[in-house]
Amino acid sequence: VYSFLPLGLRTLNKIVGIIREEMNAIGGQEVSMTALQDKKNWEATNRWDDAVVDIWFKTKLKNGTELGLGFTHEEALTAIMKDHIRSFRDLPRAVYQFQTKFRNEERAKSGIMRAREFLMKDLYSFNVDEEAHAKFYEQAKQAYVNIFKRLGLGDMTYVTFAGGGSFSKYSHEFQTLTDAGEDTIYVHEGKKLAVNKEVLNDEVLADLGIKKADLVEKKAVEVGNIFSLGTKFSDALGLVFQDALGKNKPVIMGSYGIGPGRVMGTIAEILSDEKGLVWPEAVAPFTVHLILLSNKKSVVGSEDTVKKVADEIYEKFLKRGVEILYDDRDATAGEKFSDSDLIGIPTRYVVSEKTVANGEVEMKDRKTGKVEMVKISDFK
RNA sequence: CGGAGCGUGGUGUAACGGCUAACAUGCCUGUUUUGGGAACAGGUGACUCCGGGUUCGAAUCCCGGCGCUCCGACCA
Repeated sequence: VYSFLPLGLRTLNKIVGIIREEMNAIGGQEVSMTALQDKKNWEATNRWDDAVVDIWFKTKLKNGTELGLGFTHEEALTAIMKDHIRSFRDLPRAVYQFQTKFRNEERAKSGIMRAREFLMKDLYSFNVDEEAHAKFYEQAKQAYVNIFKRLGLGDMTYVTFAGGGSFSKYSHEFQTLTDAGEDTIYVHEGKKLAVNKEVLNDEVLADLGIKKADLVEKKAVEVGNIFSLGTKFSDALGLVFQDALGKNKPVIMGSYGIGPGRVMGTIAEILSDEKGLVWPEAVAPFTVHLILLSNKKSVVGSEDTVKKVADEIYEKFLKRGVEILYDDRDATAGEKFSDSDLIGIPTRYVVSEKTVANGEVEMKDRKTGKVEMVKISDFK
């Protein structure tokens, strides 16, 4: 398990923010459910037994009542929705949350990419029939494509056909190419899609209209997964609605997950270089890293003009609402540069005696290393 | 679940069964220094994971426990 420290938490929250925007854009409503799970609901779907689900963390109340720490929330939300869905007029619904999941994996690995406690965005859809569900499923798939594009992973992330479990023929995984991943997928560059090794067979190839010869084997990490659930949960828990003719019908459901922590690990894995992290601006903990190199010790109240210039630039960025990290430590230039590279904030500004003498500030791009001089008077 | 390895100052490591457990780094004081992880000097910091055993003597060997890492299997 991992603790997120200040810089890492900012990045995690950026990722959460992007996912939230895209979920809201397809009509998602955010909720927050409890991690403590009621045994009754899970017995109804036959997922309480440790022999069936072997990743449960279970615990007990003082009075002996058994509880589980949720590893997903289909049961919990379906139970809630029974109070809110009566009629076809109550549909469709799409409900999501960012919530801590617990999975007692026999072997956690790869740092934050696979931990026993992790944050997950899980959205669940509720529709009147398969047709309405299929339409929403496509919207959700597109939202996922948008998310990974905004996160800077668009080019190396593939919609991947995977097993649908007992619910449907296929599910769709979003697989990002990296040797740090645990999955093996077969990529079809021309169609910009992939097939998980687990389901690669002649039938799948025929369904997708592709030839095996056009596929290339790659290592990848599963950053998202969307499922059609059919009526498995609504049948088991009795989530029904009355249609226009007054007839009871089970709600058609889907579930859609993304692990923000795993996404964060994937971005770090793919975009870093030998000097450290290289965050895309969309998820960087700060947009700007301002470094003060002063020849004098930064004593409060000193007449250090270089520091004054840096302080003013800092204030100006703050006023404009730019997220800026100001390194005014009394450390050597080399140490500050190294730390800056390591942290990976997209743009670095350096204010020093040398630059101030020319009325300038140095601007350096973390990703390209490109350096430009900017007039101090240009800072608004 | 199968296999392998490891627990020593805050961190990373070293130490044949034998001297006061060493080195680097960090941290603290002072001087000095400031465009790519500075220099010098002084200082701080460890019941060697826990319990037992063998031995004149254990960080080191043996047994048990706890914890961690890695490989594989598993991962609706």
